[in-house]
Amino acid sequence: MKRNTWQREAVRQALGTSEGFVSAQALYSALRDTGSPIGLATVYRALSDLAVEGEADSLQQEGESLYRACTPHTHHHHLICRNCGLTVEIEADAVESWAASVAAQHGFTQPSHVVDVFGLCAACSRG
Amino acid sequence: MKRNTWQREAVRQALGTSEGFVSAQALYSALRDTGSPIGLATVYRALSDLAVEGEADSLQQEGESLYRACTPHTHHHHLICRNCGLTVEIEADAVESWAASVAAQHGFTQPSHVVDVFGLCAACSRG
DNA sequence: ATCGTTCTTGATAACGAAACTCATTACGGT
DNA sequence: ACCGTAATGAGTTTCGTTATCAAGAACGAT
Repeated sequence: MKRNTWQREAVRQALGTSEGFVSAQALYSALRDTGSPIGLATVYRALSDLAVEGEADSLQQEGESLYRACTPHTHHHHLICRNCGLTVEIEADAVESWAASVAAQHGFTQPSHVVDVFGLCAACSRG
Repeated sequence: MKRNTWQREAVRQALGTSEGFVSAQALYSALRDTGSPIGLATVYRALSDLAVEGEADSLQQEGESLYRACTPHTHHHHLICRNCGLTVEIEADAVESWAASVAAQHGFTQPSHVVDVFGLCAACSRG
């Protein structure tokens, strides 16, 4: 059975108010800074659960997992600023079908894919 | 100045004879199994260098870096078997231009991207 | 070939992210 | 309110990777 605890809700909220992707440890620090007595392991567990349930996106960068709140249960990709972490959700229907067909061409089944675009956002480009 | 040592060459060769992506530690074990007295730190450094120079691709999976030899200095992507690690290099001109245009549409400059397709290869699909 | 400089190596320590442990807490159905 | 059980969290452990630094090796000059 899945239970609703204030800790999970705190993680959900903290994630929702964060700009761009954040690490589990950063989110943990942010929560502790607000006075929350939440534990680090709980933040890891909550983020992992949210990612599995589709309420958060995760990506691996430099050996750590980063998370970001997203529209639940929709498949999409991200355009991420290398400098400030600004993230834009993008749709990529063309890429979806391309990935599926490439996999099929080589006899691969159960295809999934990782597609992320990095760059410098308009603001950081000016800086 | 960059120097040529037998250790770097050993890593290059070991990477070249490996199928699919391998971890630094796996490559280190393979080298030690052949009797080479190479050090772990050296394998990490050599792989990192090869990746920077474009002689190897790297990707992050489950918190560890995996490497694979590839045609030098060409940009391409991979179709990777989740089960056995078999890797196929794929070209994706359509994706290249798509990534560039999406970035431009949102005011992003200096775009780069991560595109990898995972699945089960024909052999593993039968299993 | 020898020297001297400077880069590379490698055993080990240090580091950080994440998983695990398990006694305690507290959610939710009754 | 009670109880079974999932969730919590402080501490510990694991694991991949990087830093340290003395000893060794490669390259250019002689």
